[in-house]
Amino acid sequence: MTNIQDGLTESLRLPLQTISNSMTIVDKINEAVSEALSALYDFKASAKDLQVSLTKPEFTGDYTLVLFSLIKKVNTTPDVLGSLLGDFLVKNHETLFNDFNVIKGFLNLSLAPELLTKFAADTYNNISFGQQPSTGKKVMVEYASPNTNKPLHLGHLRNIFIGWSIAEILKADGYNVVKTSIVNDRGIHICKSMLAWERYANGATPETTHTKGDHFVGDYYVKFNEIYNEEIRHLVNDGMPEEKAKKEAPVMKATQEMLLKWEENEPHVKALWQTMNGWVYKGFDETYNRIGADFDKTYYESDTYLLGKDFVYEGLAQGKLFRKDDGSIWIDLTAEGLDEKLLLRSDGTSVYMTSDIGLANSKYKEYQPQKSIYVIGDEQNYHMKVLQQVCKKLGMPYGDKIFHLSYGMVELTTGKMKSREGTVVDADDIVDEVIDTARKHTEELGKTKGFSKDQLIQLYETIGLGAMKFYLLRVDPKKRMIFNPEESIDFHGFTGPFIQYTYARIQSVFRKMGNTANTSYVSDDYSLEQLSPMEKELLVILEQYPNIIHQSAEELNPSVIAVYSFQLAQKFNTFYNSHSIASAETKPEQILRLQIASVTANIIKSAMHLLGINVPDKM
RNA sequence: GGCCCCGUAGCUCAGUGGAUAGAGCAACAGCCUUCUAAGCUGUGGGUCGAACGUUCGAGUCGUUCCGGGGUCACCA
Repeated sequence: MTNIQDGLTESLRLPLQTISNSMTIVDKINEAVSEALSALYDFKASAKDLQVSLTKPEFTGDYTLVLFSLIKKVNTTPDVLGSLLGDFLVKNHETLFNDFNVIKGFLNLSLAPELLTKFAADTYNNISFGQQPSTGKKVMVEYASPNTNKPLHLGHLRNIFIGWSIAEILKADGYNVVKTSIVNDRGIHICKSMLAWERYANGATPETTHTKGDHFVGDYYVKFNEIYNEEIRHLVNDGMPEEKAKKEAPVMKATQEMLLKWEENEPHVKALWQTMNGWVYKGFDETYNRIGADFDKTYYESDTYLLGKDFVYEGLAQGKLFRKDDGSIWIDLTAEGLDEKLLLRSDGTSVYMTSDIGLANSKYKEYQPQKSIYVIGDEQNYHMKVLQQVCKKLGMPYGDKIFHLSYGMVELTTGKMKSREGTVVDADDIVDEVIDTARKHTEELGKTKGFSKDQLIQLYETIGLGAMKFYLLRVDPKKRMIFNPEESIDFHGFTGPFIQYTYARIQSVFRKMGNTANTSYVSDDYSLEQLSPMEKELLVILEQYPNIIHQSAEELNPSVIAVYSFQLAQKFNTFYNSHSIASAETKPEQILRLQIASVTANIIKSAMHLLGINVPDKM
C-alpha cells in the first residue's frame, strides 16, 4: 500500500534554487565539488552522490564530504580522491576554502574566514532573512477544529501550536498560506450539553455565574454524563443488558429527539443551540487570543455537513459506490487495502465522512490550494486515508492534495487523558499555571526591577507561554509525547525561556554599548585573518538558518526549528562566556562579535516567531 | 485477528546509510570585582527491544519475533 505521507511530502518539495535568493554555503560546496570531479575525473556528479555535512567536533574542519560513495564511480581510493579534491578546491576556490585534511574516507574542509565574516557583515541587520520570496504556491492548513460542547484541553494545545507554527514556517519558506478551522458545532454532543442546561440550569448563564462560556457549557456536558451513567446503572440493575441500556436510557432518547428537532429547524432548539454555541465561541476566542491562534477562514459543520450528500449520490449514479439492501450507501476500498466504508446511512442522513467530503470540496472551490493540510491526531489516520481514497475514487480534483499532518496523542505521566475519568488537563488551567510559575520564578530571582506592572504581566505571559509552546513543539509531531507538568514549566536547559534569555542577554549588551550595534557597524573591514574556533563555529551554524527553515517546511516539523534554536543559543552562551564584546582586543574584532551577537539575536527572534513564541528585551 | 505507528542513558527526547551514538532533566564537583549565573565548565551514566540479512559501512534499510499504542461503528 502506498504511504500517504511519503507521496504528499514528495509533491510538497520544491527545488532549493527556486526559492532561495542567494546560495548557501552547502550549495556552494556542492557546486565546487561537482566542478572538481568533472575537471579531475570527467565525472558528472548528481546531487545524490555528494554527501556534505558538518564536520564532527573532534576533527579539524567545518564541512565534510563523504568520499566512500564516490570512489567506485571514479575508480580510485579515498586517500587519493580526498587529496586531489582537497588540492583542487583550495587552489581554485580560495574564497571558499583555506585548508583541508583527509581522514579515512572523509574530506574535511576548512572554510575561508572571509567567507564567514562577509556573511556576518551582510546579514547582521537583516531581520527578515530566512524569509523566502513567495513561490505563489497556495497551501491550506486546517487546525484546532474543536467541538463546541466542552473547553479546549492539552491535546488541542498541541494541535494548535503545531498548526499555527507549520503555517508560519510554510510562509517563511515561500508558500501562500490560508489558516483554517472547522468548528464541529452540531451533532449529538452539543445536544447533550443543551439538554442538561435546559433541565438543570434554571436559566443560569456564563454572565450570572461568572464562568467562561466554554467551561460553562462543558459543565453541562459533564452533568449530562452523570445523569446518563446513573440511568444506565439503574437499567442494568433492573436486568437490562448494558448495550441496550446505553440506547434506552431516557436522557439519551431525549437528546436524540432534540437532535432530530435541530435537524428539522425547530425554532426553540435552534435558538438554544445558537445561544450556547455563542457562549462557547466567546470562551474559545479568549483562549485563542491569549495563546496567539488565528485563522483566515472558519468553517462551521452546521453549514457544510449536508454538502457531501450530492457527491455521494452522484458517485452512486456513476457506479463508483454501491447501495446495500437497507438503502445505506457504501464505498468498497478493499482493493486499496482498506475496508468497505459507510458514506450515507439507510435513513439518508450523513455521517462524519460525508460531511468531510463536503468540506474538502468547499475548501477547494474557495481557495484551490495546491496542498490541503489537516492537522489531526493520529487516532484518525485510518479515517484520513479513507477520506483521501474516497475523494480520489469520486474523481475529485483535490483527492491527492489532501495531506494528513498526523500528530501523536499527548499522554500524562499517569497514563492517557480520559474526559470521562476527569483526567483531562484543561488548556486554560495549564496556561494559567505556567504563567503563574513564570511570575514566581522571576520574583524569586529578583528580576522584577525596572519593569512597570503592565510590563511584568506581559513578561510573565511571554515566558510562560514560551515555555509551554516550546515544550509541546520540541518533539517531532508524529510521535506520541508524555506531558510532565513539572518539565513543561521548566525554565532551564532545552526550553523556551533558555532561548529567550539568550536573546535578552544580547539586547542587554547592545543597551550597554549604546545601541551602536543595530545602527552603525556597516563595515567593509571584514579583513580579520583569524577567527577563534568558537566564532567560526557560531557563524557556520548561523549561516544554516535558511536551510533549517526549508527542512522544517519540507518535513512539516517545527521541532527542527526548536532543536536548531536551542543549539544556537547554547553555542552562543558558550561564546559569550569566553569572548568579551565590550572589551574586545581590537576594533575589527569587536565589530565582528557585535555582528555575531546581532545575527544570533535576529535569528532567535525569527525562529521563535515561527514557533509562536515572543522574545523579551529584558528578563 | 487485519492494517498502521512506536521501542535510543534512571526520566524526557535528538540522531541525511558514514568517523568513538548525542542533548536536556536528575546526581556529583567547580565558575559571578569583568557585556544578565533563567548562564558556563567538568564527572559518571548505553546489549540503540532481540535475532538474522543487505552493505565497504546499520540506531538508520529488509525479514521474523518480543513489548507498547492506535484503528477496523448506521460515533464524531
